[in-house]
Amino acid sequence: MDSDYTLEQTPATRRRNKVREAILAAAERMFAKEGESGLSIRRLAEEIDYSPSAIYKYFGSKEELLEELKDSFFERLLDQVDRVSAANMNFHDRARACVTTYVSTATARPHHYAAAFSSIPTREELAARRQLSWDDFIATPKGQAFKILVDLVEEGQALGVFDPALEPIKSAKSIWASSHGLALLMIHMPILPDVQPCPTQTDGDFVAYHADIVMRGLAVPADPPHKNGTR
Amino acid sequence: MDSDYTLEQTPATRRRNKVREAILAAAERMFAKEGESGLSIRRLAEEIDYSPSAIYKYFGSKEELLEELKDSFFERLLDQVDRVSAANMNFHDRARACVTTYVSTATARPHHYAAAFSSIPTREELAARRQLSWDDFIATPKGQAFKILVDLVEEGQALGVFDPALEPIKSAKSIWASSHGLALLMIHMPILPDVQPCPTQTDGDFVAYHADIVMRGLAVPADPPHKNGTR
DNA sequence: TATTTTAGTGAACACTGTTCACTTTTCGAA
DNA sequence: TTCGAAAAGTGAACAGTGTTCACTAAAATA
Repeated sequence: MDSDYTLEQTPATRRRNKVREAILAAAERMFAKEGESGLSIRRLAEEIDYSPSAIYKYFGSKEELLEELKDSFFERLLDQVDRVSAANMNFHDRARACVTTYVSTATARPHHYAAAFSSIPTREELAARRQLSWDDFIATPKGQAFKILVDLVEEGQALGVFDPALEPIKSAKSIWASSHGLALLMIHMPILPDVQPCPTQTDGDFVAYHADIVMRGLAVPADPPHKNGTR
Repeated sequence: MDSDYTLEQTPATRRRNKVREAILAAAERMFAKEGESGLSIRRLAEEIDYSPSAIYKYFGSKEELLEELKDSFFERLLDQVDRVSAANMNFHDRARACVTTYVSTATARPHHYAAAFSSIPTREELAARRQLSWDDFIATPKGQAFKILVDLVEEGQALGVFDPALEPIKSAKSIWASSHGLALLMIHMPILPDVQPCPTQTDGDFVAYHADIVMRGLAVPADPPHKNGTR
C-alpha cells in the first residue's frame, strides 16, 4: 500500500507503466495492421524484446489486452461524436455530422471497430446482462454514445424537425443501427460504393447521403401514412 | 472423366458425398453453437469418428469449409428475402417484410450472419475486387441481394411512394446498411432492446419499427428540405 | 545489511491447422 | 478373377498458438 497520495508515482510504478504502455503501443500497431489474428502474444513479446510470459505480468490474458485496445478505441470514438454533438451548428448539420463522424472514425480503424462489436453473448451472459439498469447502461461508453442519440432525437422533436410521435429511445436505436450498419458495410464490403455506374461518388459523400436519409426517416411525415401502392 | 451423364452418381461418389455431408453437418452443428472459435478440425474429426487429416481429403482448409457454411447460409438468407420480395402484398408491407425477413433470418443464426461479413479485405484484395464489373457483382449472392433492394426502390419510385429524386443504387445501399446494422446490433448488443423503460416491446416489434423508419427515409419529403432548426 | 517483494525468464502443457509418408481399401481394365 | 492404379484414411510430425509455473535476478523495504 502507498502511504501518501498515489498520484505521484514512484520510479517503480513509473517504469512499470512505461513497459505497460510499450506493450500496448506494440499491440496497437500490430492489431491495427493485421487484426486479432495477426496479434500474437509471442510475436508481440518478440517485438518489444521480452519473453512471452512477461506479458502476463501486465495483462491477465490476451483477451484482457484486446479488451483494453477496443475500449480505448471506442472511447476515442465516443469522444469524437460527443464533441460534434455539442458543436455550434444548426440542428440538421449537427445531427448529420454526428453520424458521419461516427462512421468515418469507425472506418478509419476497421479492425478496432469490428472487434468492438465482435463478441456474441451466450444465453447465460445475456441473462446476466439483462440485470443491469438503464442508469448502469448509460454509464458505460456504449450507453453514453446511445444517450447522445436519444438527446439528439429529443432535441429534434422539440425543434419540430422530427416527428413527435416517435419514441426517442427507439429512434435512437434506429439511428445507431443505420450508422453501425454503414460503418460495417464499408469495412467488410468496400466493393459496394464503387460498383455504381457513376464513379465520381466517393465514400465520404455517401456517408452524408445515408445520414440525410436516416434523418428523413425521423422527420415529420408528409401526410398520413400511405396506404396505396398495392400490387 | 465420366463417359456419360454425370448426373447419375456412381456408388463411390455417392459414398463420398455422404461423408462430405456428414462433415458439413457436424461442422454446421458445432459452428451454430460455438462459432468459428468453437469449430476445430480435430474436434470435428472426433465428432464424426475420422482422423483430422481425413477432412483434408474433402476440404482444402478450414477456411474453405467455413466458406461453404457461410455461403450456404447466405444463400438461404437470400432465398428467404427473394421469396418475400415476390410475395403478393401491397408495396409497403412487402418492402417492410423484406427488411424484417432479412433481419430475423440473420439473427436466427447469429454466428453465421456475423461470419458472413467478418473478413476485412487488405489493400491488395481491395484493388483486386475493384476490377469486377457490375454484372459480375450482381451474379454473386450478395449482389443478388443488393439487386432485390435496387428493384424495390425503383418500384417504390414508380408507384410514387419513394422520392423519385433519390438514386436507386444509393438508396438500396442505404437500406442494406440500415438492415445490416440492426441485425448485427441485435446479435452483438442484445441488451439494447431491453433497456427501454417499457419492457412490453419485443425484438420483433422493433425490427418492424425500424423498417418503417427506413422506408420513411426514402418517402417523398414533406416539403422542400428544412433549413430551420438553427441553434 | 537482510529480507521480502517484484520483474522477468525458459521450459513445459495443451491446444491449434496442416502436411506427408504410409497403409488399407476400392475400382476398372486385362 | 487377377493385377495395378487410384482413392480413402491414418499416425506421426511440424510449426504455431495461449497459458502456467518453478525458477533466477533485481529492486524495494525493513
